[in-house]
Amino acid sequence: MVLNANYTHKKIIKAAHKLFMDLGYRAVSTRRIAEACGITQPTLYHHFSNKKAIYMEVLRTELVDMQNALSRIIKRFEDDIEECLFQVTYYILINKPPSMGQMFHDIQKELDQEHQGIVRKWWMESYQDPIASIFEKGINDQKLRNPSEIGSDPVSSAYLLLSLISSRNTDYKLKESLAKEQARFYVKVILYGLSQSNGQ
Amino acid sequence: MVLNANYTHKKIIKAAHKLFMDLGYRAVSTRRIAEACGITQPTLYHHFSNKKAIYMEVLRTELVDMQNALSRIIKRFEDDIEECLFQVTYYILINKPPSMGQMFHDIQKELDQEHQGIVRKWWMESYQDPIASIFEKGINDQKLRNPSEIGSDPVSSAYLLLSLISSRNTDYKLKESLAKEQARFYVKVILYGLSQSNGQ
DNA sequence: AAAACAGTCTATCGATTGATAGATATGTAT
DNA sequence: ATACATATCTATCAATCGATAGACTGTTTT
Repeated sequence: MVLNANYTHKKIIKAAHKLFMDLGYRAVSTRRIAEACGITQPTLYHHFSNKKAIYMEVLRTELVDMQNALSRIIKRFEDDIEECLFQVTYYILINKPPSMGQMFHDIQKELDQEHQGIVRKWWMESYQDPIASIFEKGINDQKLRNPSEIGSDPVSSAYLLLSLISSRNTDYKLKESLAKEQARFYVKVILYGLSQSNGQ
Repeated sequence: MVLNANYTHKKIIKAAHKLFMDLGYRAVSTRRIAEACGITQPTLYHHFSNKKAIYMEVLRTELVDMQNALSRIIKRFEDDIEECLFQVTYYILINKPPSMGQMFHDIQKELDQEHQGIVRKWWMESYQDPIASIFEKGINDQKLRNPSEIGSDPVSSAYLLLSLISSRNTDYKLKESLAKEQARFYVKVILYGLSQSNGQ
């Protein structure tokens, strides 16, 4: 075959992605990744310089995919902020939940300062900016409170929503219907709160 | 000395607590714990049967302390739900923030099913039940919406608040004033939401 | 005084880890 | 056909891990 490298490369990333997200960086050995690919462990080092490089590539593809997905959703529902937040929440809840806490943990604990900076940039582009843009539009359209009123701003609102989504009570694989319910709940609370004195 | 064991025991838990919460279970070796105590690594095994037993004792003391602190705060501010939520949020934010995500990660990834069950019981007693009791009182006093309205209930509301508190953007050591601001923000959002159409 | 125990130490075990050396086979370019 | 590059392999390294064996010391119990 002409370029087997590309194929094996992708196979490694795919297997490593699942393992890293399921079990965490430290709990996944290079031998286990190789085994999942049907190759031997030293072969990994022909395609990647070290374990961390594999992990970085896993993160990069993961975050690029998320950026594309969220951009698509936001463009489609941008006129209705509640529906837009729901669709985004639902999408992330269905596709990512258990990985997210894991991911943040590993980024913070296993990567050095330099690599953290790189990943943080990717993460801002894929999660923070798109979601913050929803809230920003809501503020501009006067559908959300003025930031000065409550101390909110688009970015911290985005963090807020992401905190809920990546919360630890979503360990289990969410069924679609349950995830829908959960997403509706999160969006309702973020927009209207739990207090009695609100219309809808 | 008559009972040096008790002293060393506590010294180990204290050092292990800091290390486990800062770096995570897997990243902390028994040698490092011993070094932080000024003893040798095998000595740990005279006081604890294995590494996991040290971690379990760390969790137990941590959660018992939290239970006492939260009970005290809730008793003191139970008449004003917003102030009560603020005080609880602020206390946790000041005392615990980076540890929490770490803790949940380790409990889920490093402990077997049996130990997870034990810790989960401790965690419910220390965090979930006290905080849920605040929301329950709010519902009974008709200050919060009826659960059927929005899909909320005291327990999932407690989860909601804890998700915000343990969110990843609180890595750094929070300054007191900043933590106050953060806590007010969280409580406002949970009670009143970000939407425009609200009183207060 | 003798026996038992508590608490710490040194030395070491077997397993696993990330990573490298170097051989081999296959395909490409000259 | 020869030379080179790619992709994989076997074998192995040094480091680190959690844990144990067994000696030594001081205190408590009998």
